[in-house]
Amino acid sequence: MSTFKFPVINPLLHNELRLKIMVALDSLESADFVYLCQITDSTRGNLSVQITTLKEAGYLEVSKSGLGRFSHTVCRITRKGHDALKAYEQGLRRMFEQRVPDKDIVEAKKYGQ
Amino acid sequence: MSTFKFPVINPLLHNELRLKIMVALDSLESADFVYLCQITDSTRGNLSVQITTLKEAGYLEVSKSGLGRFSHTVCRITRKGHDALKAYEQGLRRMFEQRVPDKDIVEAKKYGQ
DNA sequence: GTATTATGTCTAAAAAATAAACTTTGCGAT
DNA sequence: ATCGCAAAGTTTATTTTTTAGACATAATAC
Repeated sequence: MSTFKFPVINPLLHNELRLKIMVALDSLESADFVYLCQITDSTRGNLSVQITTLKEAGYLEVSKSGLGRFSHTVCRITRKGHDALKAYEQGLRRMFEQRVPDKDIVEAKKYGQ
Repeated sequence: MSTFKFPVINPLLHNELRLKIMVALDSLESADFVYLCQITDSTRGNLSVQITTLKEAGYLEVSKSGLGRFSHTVCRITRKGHDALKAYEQGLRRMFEQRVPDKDIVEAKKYGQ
């Protein structure tokens, strides 16, 4: 039997907006909601949902102050988030370098030795 | 105004199964349905749908012979598909290298010269 | 004090992913 | 020969995810 396997892809990071958020925060001390909205070119609704998703995964630390017009939300990446991002990056790099074995080879292994 | 932009991510390729199919076919002359099903570790239903999606995008060439038990489906990547895959790879590489400008800098640009 | 605007959240609609049920037909046992 | 089983795909229905638009809140301008 073949031992071939594709790299594992973290589904939480395999989403355009969530990836942008993480990449941005990984290169900045912190960023607020409004700025993230600008640079990711997303709607506020979508951004809000994805920040919550990432926070619940433990990838982000979110601090909110105020309410209404004066509210301010600041995000920061966590160690866990940073590590997950690096692992995701490595997984994709390996994916792109992947050389998939020929069917013959796999089948040979299947019955072979 | 800031000129900062994240790379564009091709949504057709930004899906785990479709990406696996493309990576596999990019490193093989061709592969049949059954083999793709094995190496991608997917269900036949999902694989069928995604192959059709990629074919309709012009990324794959699919030849089918027979019907029922004796049917045989062989896939091959097209030039267009190969190019799209490389572009996707480059986009992601740039994404990971991305250094997002500070808000201050962006705002400075916003009003600055 | 009323209107307006900025910052977020909630929720409903659209899109996508996935798997389960179905179809077709060759092959083997009886 | 025929009955049932299995293999190869496809279709469709369900679930999940993504997305955006309506809503809420409160500060500021008038």
